[in-house]
Amino acid sequence: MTKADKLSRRERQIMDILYRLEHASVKDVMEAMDDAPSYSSVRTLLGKLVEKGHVGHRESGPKYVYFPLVAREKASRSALGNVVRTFFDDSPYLAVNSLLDMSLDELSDEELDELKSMIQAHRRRKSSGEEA
Amino acid sequence: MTKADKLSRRERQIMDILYRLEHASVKDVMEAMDDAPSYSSVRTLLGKLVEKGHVGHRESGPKYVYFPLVAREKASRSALGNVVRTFFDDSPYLAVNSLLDMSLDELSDEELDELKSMIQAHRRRKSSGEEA
DNA sequence: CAGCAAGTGTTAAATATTTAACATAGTGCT
DNA sequence: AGCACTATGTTAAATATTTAACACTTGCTG
Repeated sequence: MTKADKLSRRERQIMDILYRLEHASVKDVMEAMDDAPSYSSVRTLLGKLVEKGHVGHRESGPKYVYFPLVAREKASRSALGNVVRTFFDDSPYLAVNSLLDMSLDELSDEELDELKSMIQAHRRRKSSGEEA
Repeated sequence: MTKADKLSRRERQIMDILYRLEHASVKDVMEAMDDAPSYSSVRTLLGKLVEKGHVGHRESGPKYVYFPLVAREKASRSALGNVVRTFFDDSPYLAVNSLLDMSLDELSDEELDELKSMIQAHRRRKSSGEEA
């Protein structure tokens, strides 16, 4: 159980929005929710996230701007790791496989090439650095 | 907002466990939680998930066995899609990239080769089937 | 066979989440 | 200056979640 797992439904929903937007005002957050409650409610939720230490805020002129305190990079790894563990028997291979399969149409030839050479590079690093 | 997004914290936690275990008794679920409440509580949660249609159950001898009603495959795609959208600007490329990067150590040479040829195959399918 | 162990069904209480109301302050405009 | 607009601060109520208690069945075991 990590800290992030203790978030309530709305809190998690808002965290995800903040990660997507990087930083956002109350209004931004509200507009990003397709089932938004009142302005007042969103404000309270954000306040709670700040209290709990998940979110920071600073004044930006007359209003506040909120943003996640855990770096996107780090949070993304944790999220990916959870998916791999939950749905792919902890096998990154199966996860990459599935991700490639489901998003073929969105990958350009250039991106596919990039991925291939990245794998190639990984392979080299492994054989040289790790065994023997 | 998909249906699964409406789950409460505990409900989601239990769903994840069910996806990991494929099927499980109340006790199995409880043992898979590192912050489990009482047997009674877990039972109630499972009952709610059944009511809501997320989980099925059948008798297995004297006790019940619970399992997710949405196929793991489908749920995993949805979960991956959410992560890609939230943390990778909707770019599967960036997601695969990060996933490869973070799990290099766990991938065997064989798996890396497999992935490479999968990409190669995708690339061919693209050029032949999609354009012009 | 009496009693314990391991289940389920149902109901009720405790707690947390979620929502919104009301009060206040600054800004810009006429 | 006075008014609308947009914000925040605080508090309270409505609702949902989470937990556990109690009653009952079944199988096993001493």
